[in-house]
Amino acid sequence: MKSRRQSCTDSGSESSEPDSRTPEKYETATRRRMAANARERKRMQGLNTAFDRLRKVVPQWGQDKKLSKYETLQMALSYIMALNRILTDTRRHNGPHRQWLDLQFDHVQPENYPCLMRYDSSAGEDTYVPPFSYQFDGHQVHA
DNA sequence: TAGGCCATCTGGTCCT
DNA sequence: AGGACCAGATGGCCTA
Repeated sequence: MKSRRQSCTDSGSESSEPDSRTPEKYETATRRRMAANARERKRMQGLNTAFDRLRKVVPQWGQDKKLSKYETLQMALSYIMALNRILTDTRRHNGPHRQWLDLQFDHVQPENYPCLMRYDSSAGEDTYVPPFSYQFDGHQVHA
């Protein structure tokens, strides 16, 4: 693990201004700060693990350089929208795989994914309303 | 060398 | 009170 910066609390060095607290209180505060720093490091490591897992399932053009966090999120968004469009388009047409797709859809009910799916009842029960539009690579995309 | 990306620290806020 | 989460600040590493 890289240690980018040594904090006053982690290094144990003194602050420039004198501390009026008692040594006991100062020690308690220092211990709490160090514990909070450790928790924050662990939390960010968990977040980075999640980003790595996301990178593995998201398309990556060119394996030379790994996607940044921002790029990973944008790519995941585009990927989900693209897959969603494929599913909805295929559903709309009676293709040879329609029956198979319907079976798969039985496991993907909108009520299970309220954050991703939104249907406008006023526009008909099957009308998918994009929850948002977004930009990627400078292009405005309406999902 | 400048700019992008990242890890870490830190203080504030909210929640249990 | 203490933990989780967040955003700002800071500084290191890497690449064009």
